[in-house]
Amino acid sequence: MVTLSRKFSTTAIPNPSKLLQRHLQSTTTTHIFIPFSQLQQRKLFESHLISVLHGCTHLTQIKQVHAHILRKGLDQCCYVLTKLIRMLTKLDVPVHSYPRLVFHQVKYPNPFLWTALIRGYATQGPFSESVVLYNRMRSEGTGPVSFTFSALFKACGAVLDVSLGRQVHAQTILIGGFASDLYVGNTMIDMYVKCGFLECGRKVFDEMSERDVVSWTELIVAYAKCGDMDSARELFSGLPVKDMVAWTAMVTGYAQNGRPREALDCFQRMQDSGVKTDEVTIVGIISACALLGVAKYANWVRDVAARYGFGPSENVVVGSALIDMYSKCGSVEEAYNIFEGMKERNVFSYSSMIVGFAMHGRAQAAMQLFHEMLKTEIRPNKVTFIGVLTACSHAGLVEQGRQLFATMEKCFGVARSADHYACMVDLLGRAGRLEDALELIETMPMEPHGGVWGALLGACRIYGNPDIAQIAANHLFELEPNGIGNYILLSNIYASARRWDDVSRLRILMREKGFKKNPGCSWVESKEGVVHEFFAGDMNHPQSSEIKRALADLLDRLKAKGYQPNLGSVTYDLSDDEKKRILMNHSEKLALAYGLLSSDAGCTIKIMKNLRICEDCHAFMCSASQVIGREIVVRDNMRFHHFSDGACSCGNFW
DNA sequence: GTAGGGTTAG
Repeated sequence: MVTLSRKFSTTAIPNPSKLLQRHLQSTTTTHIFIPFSQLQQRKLFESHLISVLHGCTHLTQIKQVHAHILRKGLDQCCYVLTKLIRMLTKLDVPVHSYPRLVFHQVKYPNPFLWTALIRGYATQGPFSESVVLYNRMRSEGTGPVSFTFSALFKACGAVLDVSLGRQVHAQTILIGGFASDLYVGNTMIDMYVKCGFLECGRKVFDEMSERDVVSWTELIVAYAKCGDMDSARELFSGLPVKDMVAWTAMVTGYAQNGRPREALDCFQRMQDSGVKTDEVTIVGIISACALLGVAKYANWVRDVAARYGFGPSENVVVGSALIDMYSKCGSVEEAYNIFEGMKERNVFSYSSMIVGFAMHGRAQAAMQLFHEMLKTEIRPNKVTFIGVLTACSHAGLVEQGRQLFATMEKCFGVARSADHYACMVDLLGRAGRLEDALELIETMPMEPHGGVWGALLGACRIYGNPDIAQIAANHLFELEPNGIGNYILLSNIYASARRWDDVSRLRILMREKGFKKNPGCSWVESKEGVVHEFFAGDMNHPQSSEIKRALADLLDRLKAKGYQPNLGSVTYDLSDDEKKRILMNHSEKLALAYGLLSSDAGCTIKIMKNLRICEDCHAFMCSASQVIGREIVVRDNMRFHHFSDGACSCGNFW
């Protein structure tokens, strides 16, 4: 662990006369005896060099300016050399090479030159070197400036070392009151927040004598990141001057916390207040629309982005967000159009597209794109592998999935996480290899999380295995004590196995815990773009009698084609007639009937649902797609099902 | 010198 030198923790003030002497030497070594008028000229020349350096975009340019600096005898001029080092590190020249060399050629570096180097390490790492340099700077009698502390906080934030951060904090107070400096305060807030000590960041904020919009925004983002949008909103409302970045932080915060309507409201207010919009704001509202999953909003936001000049071909981040949004709004084709039209692609664009294909059951397309990606210089990351493993899983490609899982670390340098194990459990489980899946969990090198056991429980539902289900569920009850879905899933598995005693035992347990079943809800967009919502057994819709009639007609036609209600999907021990009635009242069937009434012939009917689609509704949709000759897309809480011509894209695995 | 962005499995 790196610490600040102990001897500076209390008595840190160096000998001033020595410091002054060094300072004079270091800033004016080459022209200390130059007459005043020439000195003025020299200063002008130095300023000129600074602006030239500022405009440099390539290393070769900087080298030319450096050669010029040396020719003019400014090899000891800290002012110019500081800028030189800053530009070098800005261009990602490794700080240990050229910048460090420049630094070592100066006999008496001033605090700014030291800080340029410290900052270089704070940006590139190794971060501990920043502290080592700081200690050396102090031991050589040079006092810090406010920039020095900003750089040190940056380094502490990068290594998430709050104890070191606290030592630096103490130094800002001990040495000349740096703690009251605005920038020092801001970087300190950032450091505490990055290290996960939000309250400490808040305390710094509360105690700052001067704050600016950056201080506020840092905290707003921190609250949003930990899901506390109420505190974020409260701070934001007290922010005197709200700029584009602060507004965007709010919009994005709502989107990241799954509150799309508030994100869009916030965007509206942002526009009303006359603040500009840039591509970052656009990305925020795109993710909000992805959460809504409604085509109308998807097209609206795409137009907004285009109006501001941030289309998918101009900006790779906007493009990747649009790919994700269209996938989540049910249009994987549109997502692929975006992908194809992008000038620049990166691992996000590829991964979003691969995940999109996987979500829609297009396993072959996902695998093909993965192999196309491998031909480029873009390397897959952990999310890419989640995408391809999920694709394999949904298509039953067990061997391909196992191969990828086996080689991801060795061949692609992507470490296997618990999430990847969850994908493998899902893969084996869906293929019916429940024991293999259980064995894989038992040999995991890390603790299995809820996703891993959840995948096994899901597989037990497909294959009706209440015994392994019980093992998985027991782990889940411990890991996710408030996860009502796990109780319901286990109860359904028991019900399918007609173990009614276990069903009622669980039901009592759930009642004791105060759980209430989340009501099933589906929604469908009418051709006017209005979203209609249906709950199970819901007869509140103005056209409810027409809906009921349409559903009864459809049922008759399906029965004629051989559809039989799947009574096992009802988890109550009721009469068969009662079960049939309950099944016909499932919200997605009501939504389908309304979709039929309210859309043009030939159009795809898109339904969204808050829970997982049940087996009976799945079979119903399959059959309906054939009888009515139309594609039906259902997005449940897990994935997309494309029903067409009597079959589903999920291949009956979900 | 400081603040806001895209992909994640049951």
